[in-house]
Amino acid sequence: MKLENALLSTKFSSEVQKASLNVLYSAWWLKSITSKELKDFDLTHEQYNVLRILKGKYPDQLCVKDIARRMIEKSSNVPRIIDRLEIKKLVKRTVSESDKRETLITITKSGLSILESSTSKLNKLHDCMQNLTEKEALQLNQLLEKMRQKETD
Amino acid sequence: MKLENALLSTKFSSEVQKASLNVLYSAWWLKSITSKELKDFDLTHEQYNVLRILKGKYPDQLCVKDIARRMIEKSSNVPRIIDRLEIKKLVKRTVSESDKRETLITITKSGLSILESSTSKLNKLHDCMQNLTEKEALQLNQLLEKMRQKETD
DNA sequence: GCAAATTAGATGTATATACATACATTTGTA
DNA sequence: TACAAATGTATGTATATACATCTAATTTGC
Repeated sequence: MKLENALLSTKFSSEVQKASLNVLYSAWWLKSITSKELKDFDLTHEQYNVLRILKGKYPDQLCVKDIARRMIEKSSNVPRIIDRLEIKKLVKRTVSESDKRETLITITKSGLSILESSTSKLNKLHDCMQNLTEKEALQLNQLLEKMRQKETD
Repeated sequence: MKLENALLSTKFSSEVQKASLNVLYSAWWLKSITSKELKDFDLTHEQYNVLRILKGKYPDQLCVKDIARRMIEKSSNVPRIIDRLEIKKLVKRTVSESDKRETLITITKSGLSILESSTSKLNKLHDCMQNLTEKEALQLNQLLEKMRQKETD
């Protein structure tokens, strides 16, 4: 869908300004289609993201800070997301021996299993909406990174 | 910043999957830099968005549903955002005469004035981060719209 | 060696998101 | 005209976001 139709507006001061709105709208669109799938697994987007990060290091543990650094949305309140996951027994908390301030998080068997089935469902969705070629996706990645250029690297 | 550095991860199954994460991260990045500016005006991103929509039609009024249709994030709870704006006297509610179910929203002088100063501040920020040329922004817009192609138009 | 500064995580608060439900008004139809 | 269905908005609930503050543990600097 064209942005003009999505926002019922045709007044954009420039392509650059339109691109900002387009990025914001696209992110909302992506989140809303994936959230719908995750709902079947009683997972929120953020909970899924934490499980995915933990699996990336499995069977190693990660402390809260290390998870936070890998989150897409850096302002996420990781301890609280872990609270929900812990209640569902998808992760386990332990106090670090080497530094008792740190809480180490481990993904459980149950967490791994729910992550696997939800990821497979998301991948299927992904295959259905494979509108971009790999080359176009590469170009999109380059343009987004150019947009964020000023960011301190 | 490269996505790899932003997420401390190099494992992406494809450029297409990476593009999804990149769109999500870019949206978070955009929101966080603009929110910082809006804070000086005691406005949230969503409150600013509603004021901008109302100004687009000023001096005409818009009902809640028409505002909701123009929001970037369609799932926004517009009545509640209007609650906050009304408390700050930036908008006014009136019941529609033609259809008493509808609430018509008008932006006040004070609302227009705060929108003007905040927009000017955001534009300045925008000028500073003009990393994309108009041509590149156009290309970015086209790629994002292609990504969302499957959406019912 | 110990106080001050720093760091890690938990917790509190206001608002937003996502979605369900309630309530009033309007519309469509028998 | 009566009444069911649809529509527009408000409200309720759980979780997330954004940010501030608090506590405990560790590091540092004298």
